[in-house]
Amino acid sequence: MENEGQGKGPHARVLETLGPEITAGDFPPGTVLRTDELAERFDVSRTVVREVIRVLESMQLVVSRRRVGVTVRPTEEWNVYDPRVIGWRLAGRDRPRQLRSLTVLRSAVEPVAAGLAAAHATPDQCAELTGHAMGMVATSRGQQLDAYLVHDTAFHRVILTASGNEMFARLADVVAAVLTGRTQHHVMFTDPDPAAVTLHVQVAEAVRVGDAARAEALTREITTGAMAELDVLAP
Amino acid sequence: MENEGQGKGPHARVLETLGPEITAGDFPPGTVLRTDELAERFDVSRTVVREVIRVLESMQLVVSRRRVGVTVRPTEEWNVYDPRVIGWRLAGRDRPRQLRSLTVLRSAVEPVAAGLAAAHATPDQCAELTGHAMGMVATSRGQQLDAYLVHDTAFHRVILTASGNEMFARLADVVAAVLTGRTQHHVMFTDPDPAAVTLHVQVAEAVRVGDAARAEALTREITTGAMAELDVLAP
DNA sequence: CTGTGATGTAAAAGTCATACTTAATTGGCT
DNA sequence: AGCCAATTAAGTATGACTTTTACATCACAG
Repeated sequence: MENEGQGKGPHARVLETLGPEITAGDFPPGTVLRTDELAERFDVSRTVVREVIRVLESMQLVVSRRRVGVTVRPTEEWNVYDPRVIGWRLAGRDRPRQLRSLTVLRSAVEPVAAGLAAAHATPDQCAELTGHAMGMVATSRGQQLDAYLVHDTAFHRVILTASGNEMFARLADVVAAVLTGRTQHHVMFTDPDPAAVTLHVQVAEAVRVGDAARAEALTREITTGAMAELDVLAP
Repeated sequence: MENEGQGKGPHARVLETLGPEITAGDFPPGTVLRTDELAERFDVSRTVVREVIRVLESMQLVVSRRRVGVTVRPTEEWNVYDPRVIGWRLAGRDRPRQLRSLTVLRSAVEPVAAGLAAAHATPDQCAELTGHAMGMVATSRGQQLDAYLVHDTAFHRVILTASGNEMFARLADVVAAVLTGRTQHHVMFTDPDPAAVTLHVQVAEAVRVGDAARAEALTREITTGAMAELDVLAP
C-alpha cells in the first residue's frame, strides 16, 4: 500500500502525504517547494495543491511567499497542538520525542484538571468515573490490556471534560493517543501496574466526595508514574 | 474603518472577517454558509472563499459537506489551541471566558515548566531571567505598567522555553496575550502587586540555583495569584 | 576599481472566470 | 417502506491574467 488516504479525494490524499513528510523532517527547514512541482508530483490541479498549502500554512508548517515558493518552517514554529500534526508526528520517526512531550504536558494538566473536576463534576460524571475505575480493576489482570485501555482512556477523558475548562477538555484526544501509544509498546506482555489501578480508584473517590486537593495529588502520582515508566522504556 | 485586514489581499481579508464572526458566535452552531453567497458577500472569487473555508475547516470551526454547504461546528469541537482562534476570541465578546480558560491553563503549565527550567536552563537563560526580574522590580512603581509588562512577558517566555518542552514553549505567545490583556484592564491605575514582583525575583533565583521544587512552588503562587486577581476583576 | 543605489526583468504565488465532475439529499414513484 | 431519478452545492480542472519581489544588471559617485 503506497498511500493510506485513497478513498478520500485528492485534497486529503495530498495533505495526508505531504503533512507527514514535513513533520517527519523529510524536508529540512528552509526547503522550498513549488506548487507546480507538487501538482505534477501528485497529479492533481494547482487548485488542490494551493488549498493543501493553505492548510499546512495554517498549521505553521510552511510559509508561502511570492516569487520564492513554499518554505518549510523550523520545528519550533509548528502548531504542535494541532491534532493532525500530533497524529503525524506520533506516526512518524520522532514518535518517542513526541510521546515524551505529551507525557510532560499530561503531568502538568491532568492533576489540575482532576482538582477542578472534584469541584465541578456532575453526579453523572462521578458515576462514569467510578464505573471506568472499576472497569480498570476488573481488566487489570490476565492479559486484557485492550479492554483495560478502553476504560483507562475513558477515565481520563471524563476527568478532563469534567474539569469544566475547554482547553483541558480538548486534550482528551491527545491523552487517549498517548495512552494507546504506550500500550502498543508493551504489547500484551505485562499487566498494568497494580498501584496505578489503585490510584485511579482513589481519584474517582476523591472526585466523588469533592476533595480537590486529594484528587490533584493522586493524579499527580499517576502522571509522575507515567513519566517514570517512559524513562524505563525509551532512551 | 470597516475592516482591519485591508492591505493583505483578499484571502486574509475574508479570513480575518469570517473567523472572528464565527468565533464570536455570530453564526450559531449548525448554521450553513454557502460558498457562492460568501463569494458574493466579499466580492471575491469562489477560489478565495474555498481556500478560506479549508483553513477554517482545519481549525475545526466549520465542516464542509457536499450538497449541504459549510456548517458551523459547536464550540466544543473548535481547535481552541490555534493561535488565531485564541486571538479572535480574545478580541471578541467572550473575551472574559477565554481569559479565564487561559489563566487556568497557565496555572497548570507554568509551575511545571518552571520546575523543568530549573533543571534545564542554560546560564544565558538564567541571566535573561534575573535580568527581566530586576527589570520588573525597577518598573514596578510609578505608573510604568508598559515597561513592566515587557519584562513580565519576557520573563514568562524564558521560563516556558527554558523548560525544554516544545509544547510548553509554544504557549509563550498565549501567556503574553493573557498578560497583555490583563494589563489593558487596569489601565495604568494601579501598580503591580509587590508580592508578585518579589515572587518573580525568587523564581529567577530558584531556577539559577537549580532548585526545581522551589521554582515550581513559587510559580504556583504566582499563577494562583493571577487567578485570584481575575476573580476580583471579572464576574 | 569598488561599493552603493536605481531600474528592469522574470519567476512564482495569487486571483479570477468558467466548465465540468461527484456525491448526497430530496422527493416522487412504484 | 423502498428504490430511483433529479437537483443542488461542493470538489476539481484548466487557462488566462495580476501582483509581488528576489535578483541581476547597469549607472554613478567615491
